[in-house]
Amino acid sequence: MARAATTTDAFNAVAEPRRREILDALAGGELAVGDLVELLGLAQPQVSKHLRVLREVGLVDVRDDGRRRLYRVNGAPLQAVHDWVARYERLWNERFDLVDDVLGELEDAADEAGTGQGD
Amino acid sequence: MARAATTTDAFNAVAEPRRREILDALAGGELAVGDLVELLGLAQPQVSKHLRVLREVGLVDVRDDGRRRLYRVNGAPLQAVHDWVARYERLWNERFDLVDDVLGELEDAADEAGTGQGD
DNA sequence: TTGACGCATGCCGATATGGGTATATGTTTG
DNA sequence: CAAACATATACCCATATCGGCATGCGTCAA
Repeated sequence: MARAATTTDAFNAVAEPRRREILDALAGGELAVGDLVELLGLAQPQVSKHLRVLREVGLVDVRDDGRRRLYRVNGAPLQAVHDWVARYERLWNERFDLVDDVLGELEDAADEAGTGQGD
Repeated sequence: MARAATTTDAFNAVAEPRRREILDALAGGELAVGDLVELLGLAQPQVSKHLRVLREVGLVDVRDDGRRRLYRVNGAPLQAVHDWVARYERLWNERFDLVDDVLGELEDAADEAGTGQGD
């Protein structure tokens, strides 16, 4: 019991800056490992490792091309992240006064416990 | 040089499931540590530690209330996450045809010269 | 003041992470 | 066939994480 494996979900995979860079690079389209190595200035093994993590969580797909492997982004797993974060969007997008309102919705969605505990 | 400190940014802070749970709980409004302990069924020290991480990245604010400490969500740091993830929204929200198109071009280019884009 | 309560911190242990270097595997070329 | 190239793995190391337990510190109550 140390920590939640980083290869568990998109949240963890994306927590790594390098991995985000890789995804950003791949956002332009398929790229081979070597291309990423050049683009990001990382060592080849490191890139391969990060790509592996991204694969484990399904954030990238691979395609064999001769002796190269072309990686491509698959944003699907990011939907979960987006979905979760979106719930807090109002907290920075609108006035804080509305927070209470949103909270009401969230609570309502969660369950009807609705006992004025907070406050 | 092990890993990017988890207390670095919202991405890392939110990568922890427990921390997300805490934020979700706090979404209902201010809560004291003890409340979170009960709600999440975690040990008090663990909750305090997670709260600390969340504080480090500014995801929660604290308020002293007697011998209790009331925590409250501050979604601002999540904007960066939302912002980054949003860039990939179309990858799951829309058709992949556009992407395929781009990929086709890249493949073609790669097949000929090998690259030269990026940067 | 003493004691109970609420929370933060310190310390320990197990684990997994990320980088570095060397090397194995697979592919294309000569 | 061998040699060169592209990528994946293995192994080692330093580090930071997370959980569990004990304890310190501040606050309220009697």
